[in-house]
Amino acid sequence: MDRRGETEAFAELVYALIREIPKGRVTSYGAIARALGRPSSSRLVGRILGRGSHASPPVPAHRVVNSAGVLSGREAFSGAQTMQTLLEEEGIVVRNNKIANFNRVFWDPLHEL
DNA sequence: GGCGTGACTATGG
DNA sequence: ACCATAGCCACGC
Repeated sequence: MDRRGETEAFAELVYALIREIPKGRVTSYGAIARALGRPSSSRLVGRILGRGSHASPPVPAHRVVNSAGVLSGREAFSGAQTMQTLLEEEGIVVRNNKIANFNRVFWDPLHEL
C-alpha cells in the first residue's frame, strides 16, 4: 500500500468519526487524530476536510474546530450557510469566530465513544 | 530532495 | 488573553 492509499484510508476513518459527533456538540482536529491513533496528524485532519470532503453520507465538518474552539475552517464554507450559522442552528453559541461555551459542548471521541 | 504552506497543538513569556 | 517558537505531516512547486 503506497502513501496515497494510506492517506485515503485515514480520510475515510476521519469522515466516519466526524459522522459520530452528536448534534450540538463539537470536537477538535487533534482529538480526532488522537482517537484514530495518529496524535501528530492533527494538521492532516484539517487538510483532509479542506480538500472538498465530498463523501456520502455527507460529513458534518462544521462540528470540527481547533483546540481553542475557534472556527479556523469557516473560509471553506462558501455559500448561504456559513460554518457559524450551521453551529448556531444546533444551539452552539459563536462569538468572534469562537465557540463561547466550548468546554460544555466539546465532545472527545476517546472519552465518550 | 529542498522549501514554503496550512481547517493544528503545546508551551512559555 | 496575545504573541512567538517549535514540533508535526502531507502536498505542490
